[in-house]
Amino acid sequence: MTHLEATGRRKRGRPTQEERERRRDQILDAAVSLFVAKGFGQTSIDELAAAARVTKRTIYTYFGDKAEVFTAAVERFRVSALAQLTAEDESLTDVATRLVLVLHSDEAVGLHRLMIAEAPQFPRLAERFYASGPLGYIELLSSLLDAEGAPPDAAADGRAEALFGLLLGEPHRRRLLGLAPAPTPAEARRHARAALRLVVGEGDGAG
Amino acid sequence: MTHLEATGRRKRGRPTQEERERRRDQILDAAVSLFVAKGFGQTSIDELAAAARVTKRTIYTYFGDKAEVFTAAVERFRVSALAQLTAEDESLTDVATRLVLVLHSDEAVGLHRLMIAEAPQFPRLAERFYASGPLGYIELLSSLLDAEGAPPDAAADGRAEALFGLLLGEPHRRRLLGLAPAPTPAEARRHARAALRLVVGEGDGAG
DNA sequence: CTATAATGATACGAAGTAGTGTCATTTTTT
DNA sequence: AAAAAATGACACTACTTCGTATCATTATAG
Repeated sequence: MTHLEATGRRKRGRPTQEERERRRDQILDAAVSLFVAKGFGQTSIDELAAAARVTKRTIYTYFGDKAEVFTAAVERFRVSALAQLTAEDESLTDVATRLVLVLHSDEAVGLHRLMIAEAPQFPRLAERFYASGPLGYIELLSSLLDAEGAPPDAAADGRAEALFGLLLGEPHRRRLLGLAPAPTPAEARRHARAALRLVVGEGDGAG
Repeated sequence: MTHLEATGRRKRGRPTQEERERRRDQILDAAVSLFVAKGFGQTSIDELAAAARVTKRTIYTYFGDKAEVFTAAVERFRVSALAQLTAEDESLTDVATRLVLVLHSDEAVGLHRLMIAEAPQFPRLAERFYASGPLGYIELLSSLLDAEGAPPDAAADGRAEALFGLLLGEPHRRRLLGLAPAPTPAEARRHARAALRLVVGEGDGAG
């Protein structure tokens, strides 16, 4: 609608509320991409500005700080992943498969790696990340396991945690180290079923 | 033996072979400590020199490069951990418990985190790290599981990998994110037994 | 219409850092 | 005894980077 949209020239002037949000996302998109590719410390604000097609000045008006760009990027991913999680209602196998796929995606692995790398610098963010990431998924699995009518083990509390650990497992570690590509849907499903077999036993025909 | 050893003054002059090794270790000790505490990028050579009680010049004669200091530190840990691994002969429960303890130690977790953080910059090192770290442990577990006379599952190949993943599990992830202290020996043992129970079944009285 | 917020462009300051050069000094090596 | 190797001390260069300042320009808000 703005009369310069078709041209390559970028307009300057007071932006509308919607444009501000778009621009914010634009900056964070570039930030995630660069941080994941090169790391937080190795990414300069100038690079980020160039990648986001924005000037450095703009970044500092949106985020006061380089660290704040980082926390904002992680926070955005965090809340979006949480929202995506809580609005689901499938079978256990399906949920497990989807979890494997999502958690091994480039974005999730990249941010996970980033969070591990920068955890000493951002301890509070690391806490939030873990609480609404892994912990949230474990709680979901736990409720699903209860609903599935699991045998009343003495160590029933740790089963969801073990299941989550199995769903990630070594493939996820290899991904964190950059040693493997993301799994295909078929591989993810196979992996999920193997993990479930180990935790809930042989019979789970809900696939 | 050197005639200035008692005084605080450090000598200068051509060092003996043994002294060179000691000094090299001294530098790498400081490097590991600093890298783990502050990260690779956030540690300057000057800091490292001060911490190792050595001048910057010396660091550059031993290692030509800052990156080479990093690879040397990881390599030293890598081979020492591998040597420590291959010279053992215990019961499955004992090995699992020791694995839990070792892999959750400050040094192991710190280097693991460091390796994840810098993997994009040092891909070949990451490969070696994984091959002689996790992969080595998995092979060890696999041979022990075979010796233990495991049921001839169709998915017998993945059991050692699953066991290893369970031995680390969420506690290890929390450690990577700086959210938990190292486990006590009792906790490690309990964790190891729970993991074994899940993988090899109920009966494992070898504790 | 008027005031205002935001941006592009660009330069700049301050600080930190990797890596090198120099040189005297001391100890090992031969 | 003489040569060589290595170190401490320290300055120094070249470069990068964060964050700020300036200022004209333009579109939105009221």
